[in-house]
Amino acid sequence: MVIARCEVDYSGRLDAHLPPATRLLLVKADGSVLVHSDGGSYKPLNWMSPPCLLTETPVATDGIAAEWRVENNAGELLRITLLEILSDTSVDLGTDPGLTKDGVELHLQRLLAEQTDRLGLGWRLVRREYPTAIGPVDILCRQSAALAVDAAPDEGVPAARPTVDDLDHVADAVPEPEGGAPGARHLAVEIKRRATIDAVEQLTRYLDLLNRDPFLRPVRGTLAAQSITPQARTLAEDRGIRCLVLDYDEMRGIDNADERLF
Amino acid sequence: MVIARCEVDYSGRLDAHLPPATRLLLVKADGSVLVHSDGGSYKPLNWMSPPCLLTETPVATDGIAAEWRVENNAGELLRITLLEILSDTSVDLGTDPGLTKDGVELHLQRLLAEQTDRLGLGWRLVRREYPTAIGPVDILCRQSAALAVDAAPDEGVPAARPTVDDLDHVADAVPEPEGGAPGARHLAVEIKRRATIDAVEQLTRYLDLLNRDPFLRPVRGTLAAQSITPQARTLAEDRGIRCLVLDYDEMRGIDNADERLF
DNA sequence: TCCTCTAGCTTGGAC
DNA sequence: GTCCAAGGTAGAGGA
Repeated sequence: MVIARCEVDYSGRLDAHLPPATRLLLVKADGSVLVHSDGGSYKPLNWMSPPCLLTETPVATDGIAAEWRVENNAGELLRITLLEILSDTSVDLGTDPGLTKDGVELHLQRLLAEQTDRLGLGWRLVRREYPTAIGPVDILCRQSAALAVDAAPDEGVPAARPTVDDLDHVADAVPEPEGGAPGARHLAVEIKRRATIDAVEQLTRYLDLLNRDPFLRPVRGTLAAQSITPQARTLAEDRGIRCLVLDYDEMRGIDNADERLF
Repeated sequence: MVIARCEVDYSGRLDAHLPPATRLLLVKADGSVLVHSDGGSYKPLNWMSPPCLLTETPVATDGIAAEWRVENNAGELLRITLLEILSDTSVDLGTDPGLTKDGVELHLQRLLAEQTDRLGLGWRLVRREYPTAIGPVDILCRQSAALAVDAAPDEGVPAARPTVDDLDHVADAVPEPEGGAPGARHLAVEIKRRATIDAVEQLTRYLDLLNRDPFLRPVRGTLAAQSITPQARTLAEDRGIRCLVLDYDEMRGIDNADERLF
């Protein structure tokens, strides 16, 4: 960990230059180097990721304390000219036990898989991460037309909860395809924390593919997210894809309430 | 800049926890905090970006040296429990003169705009960053059918240079749309360093839009990149989008050669 | 402000 | 290895 007035040049995926200034140079145990200024973001001004090799060449030239060359095996080079070293400390931190995370897309997926009534009446989970040739669909649900009508009164779903138009799901008269499972329809759900146009494109690709399968079609799509950009919503609705805004806290609360009940 | 055995909890967009271990804590001038371990990448294990507020509450409890709370106005909280402080230094670095970069997508765009013969015979630059309702198209070119045929022998283009099939561009008999500029066609070019499926979707959206303009259509598409993933290539070709692999060094070399000639 | 797109993205997982 | 998808993506730039 060095604080020094320095000049930095990176040459690799692009070329970048830092004029002389006082900066913090972090050399990690694996030889990787970070060049930080006293502001900006968590991203260094310049860096070299491991695996890489740091070589120090002391320089006799006036006004230059030393020169570091940090290279990796892809031919990228970070050259640091140390003009004046203000501080140089070294500590052994040991290996870190690591970070545990909670609350990302996966958690939303699990919750929604347990709360399929949010998707409309009569939908039952087929599986999460339903595999296709172009990747897994987050959630695939199935609805038997007969079941849906019968089941609706018994579902015990609070009328206010579902955000999409249930009646539309139930009442739509979709012709049965030949070869398809009689009376069955499917729903592919794409889940995002923030849904942008990309999410709509992704779901569209899945729907195109799934609707080629006579045992699945007709397959509808729902885009479920904590937030949906207006453009994504417009594109989705233009393609007949439903939008469902998820309230993470509410879903988690219901999940906890369920746990308390059983 | 503190080195300490510490425990860290982040609560905000997700929840994350770091068990007790010795780590480097960087507090920048703007109050932002980075928690680094002695390895991994340039990304901290945990952090809080500016603008945020750091408050330190000294704790009398045995085995706890202090507690930091770093909050931002979005309600995110980073809580750091300092169990043992091994080092605590402070330096004023001043403001950084900043980083200069060169060689990213913008540079590829400029070079290709000067070397439109790589796109096929007869294409002339209309403009870079051609504005549309859904964002700027990297490069838009124009080809007068008459000009293209007349101009071909005079272009002085080395036969080996263009990577796409020129004859295809010139010889295709595309019917003139009513209301379109007579004899003109356009080419929309999407440039990427690495082209994935996303790039194809992006270009497809542009093409859909541009082809609604009677003064532009017919508009073709070319995906130009230093590398193109196989899936992107397949999807692009399936949609009639040409793929062009760019050699950055070669393009830069030709650029330099041009400079030497004039 | 929101939304878009780029990034030396990084990183993890599947194949 | 290559490719895809997610990220507390961050950050710049334009409407």
